[in-house]
Amino acid sequence: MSHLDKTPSMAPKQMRMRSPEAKAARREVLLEAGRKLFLSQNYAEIRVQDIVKSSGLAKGTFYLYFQTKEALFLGVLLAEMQAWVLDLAHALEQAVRVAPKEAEKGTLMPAQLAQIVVLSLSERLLFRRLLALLHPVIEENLDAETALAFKERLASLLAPLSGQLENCFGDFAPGDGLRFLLALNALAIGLEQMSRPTPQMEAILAAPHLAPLKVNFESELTFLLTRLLAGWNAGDVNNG
Amino acid sequence: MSHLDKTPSMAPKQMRMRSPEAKAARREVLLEAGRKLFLSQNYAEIRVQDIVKSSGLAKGTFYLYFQTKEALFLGVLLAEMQAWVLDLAHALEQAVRVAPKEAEKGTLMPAQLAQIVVLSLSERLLFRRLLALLHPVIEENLDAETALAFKERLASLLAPLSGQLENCFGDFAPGDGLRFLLALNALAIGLEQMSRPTPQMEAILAAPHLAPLKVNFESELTFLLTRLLAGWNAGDVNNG
Amino acid sequence: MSHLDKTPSMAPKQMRMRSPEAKAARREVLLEAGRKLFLSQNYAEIRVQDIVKSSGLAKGTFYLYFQTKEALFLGVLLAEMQAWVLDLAHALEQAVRVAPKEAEKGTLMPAQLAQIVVLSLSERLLFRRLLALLHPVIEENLDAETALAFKERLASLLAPLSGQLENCFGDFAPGDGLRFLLALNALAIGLEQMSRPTPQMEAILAAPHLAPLKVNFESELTFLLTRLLAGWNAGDVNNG
Amino acid sequence: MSHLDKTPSMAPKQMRMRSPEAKAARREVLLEAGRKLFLSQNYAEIRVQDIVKSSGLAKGTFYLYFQTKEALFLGVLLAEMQAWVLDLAHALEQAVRVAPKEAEKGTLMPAQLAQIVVLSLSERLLFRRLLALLHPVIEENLDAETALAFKERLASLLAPLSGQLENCFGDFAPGDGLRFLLALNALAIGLEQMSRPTPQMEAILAAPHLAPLKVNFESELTFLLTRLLAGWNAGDVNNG
DNA sequence: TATGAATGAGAATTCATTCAT
DNA sequence: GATGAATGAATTCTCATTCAT
Repeated sequence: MSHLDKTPSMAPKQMRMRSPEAKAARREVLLEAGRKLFLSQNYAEIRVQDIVKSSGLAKGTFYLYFQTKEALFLGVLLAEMQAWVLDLAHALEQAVRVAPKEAEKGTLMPAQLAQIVVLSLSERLLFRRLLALLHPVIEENLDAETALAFKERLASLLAPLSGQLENCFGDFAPGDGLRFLLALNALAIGLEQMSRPTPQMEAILAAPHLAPLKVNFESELTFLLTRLLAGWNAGDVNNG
Repeated sequence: MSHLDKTPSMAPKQMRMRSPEAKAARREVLLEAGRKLFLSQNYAEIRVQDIVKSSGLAKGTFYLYFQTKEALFLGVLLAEMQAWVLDLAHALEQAVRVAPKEAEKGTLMPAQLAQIVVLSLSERLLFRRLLALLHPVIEENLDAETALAFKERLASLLAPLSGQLENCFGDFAPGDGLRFLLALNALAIGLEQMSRPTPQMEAILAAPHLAPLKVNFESELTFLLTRLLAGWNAGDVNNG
Repeated sequence: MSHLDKTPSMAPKQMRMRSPEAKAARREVLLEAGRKLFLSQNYAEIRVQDIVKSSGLAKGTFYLYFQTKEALFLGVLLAEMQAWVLDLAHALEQAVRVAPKEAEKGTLMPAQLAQIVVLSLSERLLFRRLLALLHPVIEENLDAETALAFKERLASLLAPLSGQLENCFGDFAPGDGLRFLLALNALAIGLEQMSRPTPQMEAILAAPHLAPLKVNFESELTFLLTRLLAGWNAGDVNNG
Repeated sequence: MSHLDKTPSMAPKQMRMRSPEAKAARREVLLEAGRKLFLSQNYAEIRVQDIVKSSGLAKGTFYLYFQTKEALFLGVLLAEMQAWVLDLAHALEQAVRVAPKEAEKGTLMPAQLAQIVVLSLSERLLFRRLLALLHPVIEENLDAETALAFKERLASLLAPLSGQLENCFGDFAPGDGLRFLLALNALAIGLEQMSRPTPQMEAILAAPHLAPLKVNFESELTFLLTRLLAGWNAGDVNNG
């Protein structure tokens, strides 16, 4: 009779999460499941069903912790971003501490700053892929409250980093830190997409005459950030 | 069986397009319908059904001219890109002709080149949106042959433009024209996504404290391209 | 995206079947709907949509209970077969009890056995039609596990009946019971197809000169089984 | 441009078939294409498009020679049947000529007749598969005229063979030849289906405990025909 | 006659989300 | 809080047949 009928059997009920800590822990379990799944599949291939299965929870429980599937991945993105911001802030601090001799006000050269930034992103594949999904997919399906909370969180995360950047790089005026971060976001999104072809495209781009269309995320981002920073104040010169 | 109890409909049958020209014309009708629809909806919302309805053709006829929905939009993108390349090439030619006094070999300043490029994109909203869709959506669903043909077409379209750019901008070495175009692609993709929020996001970003997260495609691209070009050869200096 | 602008319908939601009994009952509701529909239409004409509509359930609910449309009809077939096996076993038992004088070990004559078998099938039109569909249609679209479960179920259903047949008919050696059942299956499939012409064919076969091509399921099966049983051990004679 | 558009190119026009011979030849080309395709695929997988492609003709041309796809396969079946009838008639003639000593009126034993019949079918796989398709598929989609023509042709093909059978087998009374052929048809249809499992089913039936459910067409048909013929007149005895 | 462009019905299945238990 | 059964919208592409050329 086993497979002639499909009816699923009962699963053991999970403990009730009463304390805030316990709830946060369960939320983290779901985030981690989403993270894990996203490492081996496309976003569109991941089903809520898979996430809960991988978490050992029930479908309904998912919606006790996240409003939608997108809200979960927004959570993953936020955590990744926070980690990245921390990383980058730390790396910047280190770099400035090491290099204060070059200038009175500890300042980095374009290539140095670019390198630090690229390094902070180079191992964060999950973050980059999620970033490229943020606008076209994730933000598409968010309730107003979650969206607002996200943007505020984002702003509060980027503000100190922006300030730090402005201190690290001599050509940055107030506001330029954030502007740089937004440019970085744009470049990361675009380069991430361009540098991650489908297997089919990869095969096609292997042909010598098409190879120039291939893009390497790290090297290209390094190149572009370096130039961008080097010319950061050039506009004034040309316009003036 | 299903095919057999079919009652012929009363809808007016369309003309048979037998000559290559007539077929190309009909293909163009479908492309145009896709273009029109894409102007007022998201890609995901557009159904093949809508395209054929808008063309006055039958569903099956669509598949006589395109393998998939994605193939049609690839066609639209290609046409848009061709038009853009022509535009830009022409604008560059004009600009160089006007500005030959500055240098023997007519050369543009970073801000000039940036402005020309941004101008060529600023009215091409369709092109920009399609570009942002190319990697995550369109290329995802293409057969190998179409994908190859597309990339080759792309390469052949970009090659002369790359050369022209190398002639227009003094700091460009051989190969830099294409590199610049790929960077432009990355920036355009990223900025396009960031600058086109959902209505909901738009409302949220209207709050003063979140306004800095807003991005304007043209002004930001102008800013970034100008700096990028200004610093184009900076890397060598810093690394040397 | 499509999933998100979904407006909940006003249709009455069905009760949640949480206990195994309740689930089995709902499964039976779907089986019964399939049965009913199959009585008045061809298999190919039946849509899952019709089955759920007739059950008052939603489309997705169907797939909670059956993997595919074929799996449902396999379930119907299995139930029919079980009922038939029971019927036949019972009829054989009755017949043997009545006729013990003829032989010490109660044994049936070919015509008697044939008649009992044909009788058991004669009112089971649904079963016969499904049997004729099993190989060309139903088994075509089954996952491996369901297929295996089905065959094992089949084997376990036929084994005791085979044994009983071997006891009922003097000429049957061990193994002949199953062999007879498989022959019966072949004959039933073939005769069922031949005896159920389309209305068009029926009209054509009404012509006197074509009438001999008409086949009556019961009479022909009776005739053939009787002869087959009568000659069951003949092979040995001829070969010997 | 090659694969970015799908538009097919012109093919050279075929010669017009004016003479009846030429038309018959083209008809035969189509039949042969259908035959060839059917050898390597399921009926349902064969598209008219494939048949014409394999014939080097255009789609429309197909419908100049056959009313429907089914009509073509009916044609194939008819040709196969004619060949089979010829084969069998010839084999019977041979057998009777060789064996006249046994009986005054040259007569075959059940096992002999069975063997001859099975032999005539054993290499005719195409014929057997088509036979099993005749009722459920082919006859389903025939216009009245074609259906009538088919049945008359069938009757005229079987009539002489029936007579011949009645002469070859002592127990056959007038009418029994056709009756036997119809029984043979039923058995062939059923056994053909049962003996040709899907690859999946084949794997499943490889398990020792399920092996008894496997059926071998030739051996089983031989067994059954032999017994059937041996008991052919038994009914009278039992009923009398 | 031959061609091949045009037609359009047709249906199974998935899966995010809800909500009765 | 947790569960998982129920919901139902949503959409591509195929392919036999027709018929204008």
